[in-house]
Amino acid sequence: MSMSAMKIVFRTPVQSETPLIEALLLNIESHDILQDSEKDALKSLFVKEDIFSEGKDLVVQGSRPAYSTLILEGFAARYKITADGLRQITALHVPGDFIDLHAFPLRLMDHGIVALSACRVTFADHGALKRVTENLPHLTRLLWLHTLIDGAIHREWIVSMGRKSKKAHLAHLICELYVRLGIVRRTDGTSFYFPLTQMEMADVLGISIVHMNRTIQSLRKDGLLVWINHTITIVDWPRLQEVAEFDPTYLNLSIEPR
Amino acid sequence: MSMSAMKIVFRTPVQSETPLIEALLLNIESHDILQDSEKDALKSLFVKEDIFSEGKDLVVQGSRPAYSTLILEGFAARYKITADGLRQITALHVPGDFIDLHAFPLRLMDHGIVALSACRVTFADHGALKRVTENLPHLTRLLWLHTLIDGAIHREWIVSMGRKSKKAHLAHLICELYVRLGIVRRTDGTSFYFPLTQMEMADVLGISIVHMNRTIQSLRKDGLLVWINHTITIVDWPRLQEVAEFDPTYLNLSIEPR
DNA sequence: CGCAGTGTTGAAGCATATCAACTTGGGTGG
DNA sequence: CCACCCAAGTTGATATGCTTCAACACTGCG
Repeated sequence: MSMSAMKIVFRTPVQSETPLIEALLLNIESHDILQDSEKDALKSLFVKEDIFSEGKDLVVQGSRPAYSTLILEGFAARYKITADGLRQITALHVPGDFIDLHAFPLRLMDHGIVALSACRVTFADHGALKRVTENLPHLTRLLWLHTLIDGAIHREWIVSMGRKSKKAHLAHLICELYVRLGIVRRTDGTSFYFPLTQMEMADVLGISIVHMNRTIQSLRKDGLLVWINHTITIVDWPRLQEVAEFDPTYLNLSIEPR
Repeated sequence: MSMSAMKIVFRTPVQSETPLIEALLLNIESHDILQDSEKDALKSLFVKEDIFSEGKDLVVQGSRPAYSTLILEGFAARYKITADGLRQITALHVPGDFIDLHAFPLRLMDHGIVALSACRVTFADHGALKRVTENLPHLTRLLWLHTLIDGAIHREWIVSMGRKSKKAHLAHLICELYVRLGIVRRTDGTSFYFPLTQMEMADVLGISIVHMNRTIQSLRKDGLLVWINHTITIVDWPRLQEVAEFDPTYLNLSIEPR
């Protein structure tokens, strides 16, 4: 897949047919086997398509959504703003991520979700999700799992923030994204499209933009990766993982009965 | 309730009768109404009691537990150890917390859980939990919710770690614990038992023990709290919340249909 | 009584923020 | 088509927060 094409061009939304949720299926099927009936149930959950342009909020803090949002194409971030106007990004989301599935039991959104690139999305009504919990226990557990992996990623970020160097933290993030994008077939060999600016990445790591810049340069200088033109290419995957102390166990990428 | 009694003395475990899970009920019922039948189903999930002494692992990293653990009494922490032997605590748990419920869909524990004080616990078999997902959709959603609030707490910690001063971060943590302990009736007015050492707290915030000590002193000097003898007393709750930028929304303490 | 764990303090050094300036490239309007 | 502008990236200098190392006080406990 061409990275530049992915960056800009999306199909015009088609309201009448069910959206293609192939990324979500790849995501879920990296953890367990889905029956055809479950796939069909999953597909029929999603009711329309929409496109959010870069910088727009997909979900607004304080809202009570009646549906949950699935990313079909593009990057998004969950974030909170502190009293003195600083932004902290608490999660990054890629195609196949059900970004506010947790709003289904949680009801109230305590944080916002912003599109970091143009995002094509589709929606699952909470009533329909409730019916899944009533009729499809196995699929329910897999949706639960989807939110639990979010939690596992949060914990990994806390470890990186608290006890690793900024260089290791950044390296870890890139390892994680490379693996997650690989699952949903959004990598091209060792390269992947990555729309975030250095300022946005600084809001992920919780550091200043100047320090972010110097941290990136340090990884570049070590010959671990190339990062130009919104594309990251991993040059030395084994050493990058080593610097990052990256162990993908927390992503639960093994197919087993759940 | 006497704090010092709570600190040391637990009833001898009684294997034959169902354990008293009143803290879990208080916890869940702070979010939604439970039917009596659901309470009964919940009670019958738990099969025996055990006591772990301080410092013991309740759950071992890399294990695949066949049951999930509920804290009846005591404090526990989830943690990971980095390559150079540093520990980062990613979550704190109190009575009424179902500490490894996420291991039910997740299967493999990617982190350890340690007892920070003597802990009285009880266990729910994963087979029994699976039956809940098959027969009790509303209770299933509430268990799901329980794990989602863990996730919301993780996100709040990420914000504190990334974009707040250490003083604000510490204040926030104390606000959070005060509220969470209040829900399960483990506060005594503005005081609560808090067994963590400064070293353990340093592993929560991801800072050195020396800096932890100075951060605590700063909160003390401002007259916000008293912290002696494993007991924290909040002296100025409004100003503590202000320093912390504490907004309990993320704990989802409103009773509504889920 | 002495020891070990915990809390506390001071001093020196490193990591990261802040402020300021400059470069680069793409987009836009005259 | 060029001039300009703006956002993003880059660099240097200075200031601050945090770590590290080292020493010492306190307390409970064997």
